[in-house]
Amino acid sequence: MPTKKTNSTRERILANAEALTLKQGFAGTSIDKILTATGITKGAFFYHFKSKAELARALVERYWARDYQLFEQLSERADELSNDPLQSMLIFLKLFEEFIEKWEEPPEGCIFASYVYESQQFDEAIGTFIADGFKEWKKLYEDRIEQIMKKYPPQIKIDAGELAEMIMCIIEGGFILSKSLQDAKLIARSVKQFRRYLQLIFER
Amino acid sequence: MPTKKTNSTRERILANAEALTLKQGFAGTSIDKILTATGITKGAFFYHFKSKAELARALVERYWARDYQLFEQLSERADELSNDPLQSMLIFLKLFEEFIEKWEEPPEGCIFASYVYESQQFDEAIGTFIADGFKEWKKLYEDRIEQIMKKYPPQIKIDAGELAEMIMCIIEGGFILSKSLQDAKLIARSVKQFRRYLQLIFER
DNA sequence: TATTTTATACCAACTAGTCTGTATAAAAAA
DNA sequence: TTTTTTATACAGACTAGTTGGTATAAAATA
Repeated sequence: MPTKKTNSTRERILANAEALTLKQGFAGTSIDKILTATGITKGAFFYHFKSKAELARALVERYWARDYQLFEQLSERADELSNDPLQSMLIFLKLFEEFIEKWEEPPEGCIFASYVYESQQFDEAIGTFIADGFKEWKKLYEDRIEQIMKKYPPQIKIDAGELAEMIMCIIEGGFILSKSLQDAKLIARSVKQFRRYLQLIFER
Repeated sequence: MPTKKTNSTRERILANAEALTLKQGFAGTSIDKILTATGITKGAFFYHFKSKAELARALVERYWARDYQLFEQLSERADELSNDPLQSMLIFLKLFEEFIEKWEEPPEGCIFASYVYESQQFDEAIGTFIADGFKEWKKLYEDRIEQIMKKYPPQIKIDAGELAEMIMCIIEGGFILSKSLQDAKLIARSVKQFRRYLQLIFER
């Protein structure tokens, strides 16, 4: 069936393009390299994407969708395991750590981060999309932390937004260090530290 | 004998190449773009660098030297202000936050991080150089934290290496979020959170 | 003058994107 | 049912422009 093949080819292009982009950058990933990796020709590529810029857009959208899905999945599971906002957040972080610890190889990286370091290669819309993604991501953490603060007023002055930014920094920076040092578990260790921080702030 | 003009041209090339690389990636920064930005021609460029790969090497080495120098500078100043390892570390972090808060514009970014997301563009030696840089950087923090631990044995189990990794993640991730969200102060806020964490661990 | 530094012209390989053509299967017409 | 038409999904040659790099000569500078 042509429809099925379309989707699988398109998906294969995206998967290969993402892997290559995380290793060589987007500008450094020529369409020819994607063709070779995927085992197709130009005709196929330009049938599915009208330009390399459109591929760029599809890549970030795909990445964000997957990332968001993972967050929601772990988030729902954490809520299943505890009704308490603090415990649920701690469980959520633990689930995330376990998710990372399963990896044997260092992570390929974050497409958002990759794009940010090549931002001028892309049109403004993509930059906005990424910034909006980061803002939404921040909000997800922020909401959880605010709920904790309502139930467990902290002794020290704490800003939910700043804590949300902190965990995001840890994850994004974790990708970089993990890749460079070839250490698959590094992110999990740093997320664990953040979890400890939350415990010190809120647990009495 | 390198004359004044040599050094200044070479340095101008490096400065422009760094700025361009942080915006477009290294592969996305053609030599022609560097020439235009610097206001020179190919002859001048290839007199100073025998290839683009050599420019890449010079860029990371320069970046690391500057970064290391900054660390030492703030470190020495912090030691001047306090002999106590904990206070000195807290001061060091505060000095770093103030250094960042002075910036009006979001930072251009970290050349190491930029390279990591294009690692396959570079030869192995550069990858090793960056990983070694990260390891040295980690050691600088680790040593400080171990000194604190000796004087102030923490109640909870704490690993100096993990804390060192954490602050590095925060800074590297901070660059990414700061660039994307166009928020110059974001890194300082996240470093402040790390400082609070240290206080919660060691101060009582 | 002798050396260092820069400009100009050029090349071969590679770049994104276009073009024409083709195999196949579904839909329409006979 | 059989034939014709159309839409889908791809192949691969081709183009105009860009890339890193070179050869050589002209300026600066010492």
